[in-house]
Amino acid sequence: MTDIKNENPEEKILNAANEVFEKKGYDGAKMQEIADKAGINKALLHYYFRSKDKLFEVIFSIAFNKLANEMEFLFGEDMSIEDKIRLFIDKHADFLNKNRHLPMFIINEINRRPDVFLKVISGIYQKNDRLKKILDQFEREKKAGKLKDVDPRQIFINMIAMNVAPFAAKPVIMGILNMNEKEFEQFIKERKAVVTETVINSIVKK
Amino acid sequence: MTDIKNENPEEKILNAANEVFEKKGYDGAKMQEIADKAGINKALLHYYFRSKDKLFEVIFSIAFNKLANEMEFLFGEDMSIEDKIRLFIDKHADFLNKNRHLPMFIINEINRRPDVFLKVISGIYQKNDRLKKILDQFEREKKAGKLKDVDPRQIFINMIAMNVAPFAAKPVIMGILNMNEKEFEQFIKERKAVVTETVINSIVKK
DNA sequence: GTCTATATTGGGATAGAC
DNA sequence: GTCTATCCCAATATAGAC
Repeated sequence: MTDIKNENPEEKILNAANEVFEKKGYDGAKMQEIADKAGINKALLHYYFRSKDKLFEVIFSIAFNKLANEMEFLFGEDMSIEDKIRLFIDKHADFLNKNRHLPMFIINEINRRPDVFLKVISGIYQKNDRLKKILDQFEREKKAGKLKDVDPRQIFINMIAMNVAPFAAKPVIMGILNMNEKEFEQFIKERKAVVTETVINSIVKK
Repeated sequence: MTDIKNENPEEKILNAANEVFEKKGYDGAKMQEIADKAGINKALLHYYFRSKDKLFEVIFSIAFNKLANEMEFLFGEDMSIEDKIRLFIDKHADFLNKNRHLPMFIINEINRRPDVFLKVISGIYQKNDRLKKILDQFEREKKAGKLKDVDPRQIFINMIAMNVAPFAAKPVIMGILNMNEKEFEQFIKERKAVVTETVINSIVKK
């Protein structure tokens, strides 16, 4: 985490809350633990953020946007679909590697608190013209004979799913596939190429 | 759920607990709600299962084994890797479709309560000769020139990840890709073929 | 075995001094 | 703004009657 000195209380709270919520989820997180991690007491937590709910909303929103921002460039115009995919898998995997709890936290809380999720994306994702843009690009490249006749949305999900999986399911993977910590890290390292290959293979005509 | 009449209290509790734990997770689940759903009172819950922890362990273990059993046939000897994969994706997708909360529940609780997970798999998955068997089969078919030179463990993760994704992330998908309930169901339906194609494509030589 | 009533702790939130 | 002390409800768990 960032240096706990030189931070104002609000920053300290946000960092601590982020850590605790991400690791334990809304229900598992306790205000006391957040306060302890922030080096303050519970009363001050409430002074700054009024309630656990409010604090959670802020944290969730930040986390979600962090994740969403990572895909922002997908909606640009300057790259072929293939290049976008290659770059995305690379960047996204690095990002996840540095934020291993993030995807599970997001997915989980979206399932458990759809209302908070809807609040966060309302407004933001209404600009689904952005979505339309990249779907259009896909169709164009399809017609130009560069891509196979597949549903880009399915590809999108495949890509994310394969990237997220090893982090979301780390203990399961280590358990079932009998890996130790070191073998797991190696597995992660080799994975980028595998995923890239798999996705590209499934859409690019040769 | 199964018919609540004609069940003894223990069965009623297990069904109710399963439902509540799966949907809300350990921390979100309340004994009161479980008791209500089972049509009994809290005291009886404790009479049968002593504590929330004990009850959870039982539920988790059942859920995990349910999921694990679905892959049991992978370790058989009577089918080619390609056929196994085709059959697995088909069966697995159907299973998930009928148990939509299950994978998230399992993954989540494994991350949050590794100790319970370890307790459940201890003994069971020590027979990793089963794992070795299928890895060996893969190597044989590789050498026979039927399969590409890829790491079977990576393929295994890809397969599961792509199958689980739409159920784990349903609200995200609907939100980001702007789907309604009906479009989502259609998306699921088309997905089997996409996933099969993608996985087979990534390992079978042509 | 099944219930009602109660003990007990945990944890979110507020009052009020400084 | 920041603290200590306290309130208060929710939730796990137990006692004890039937």
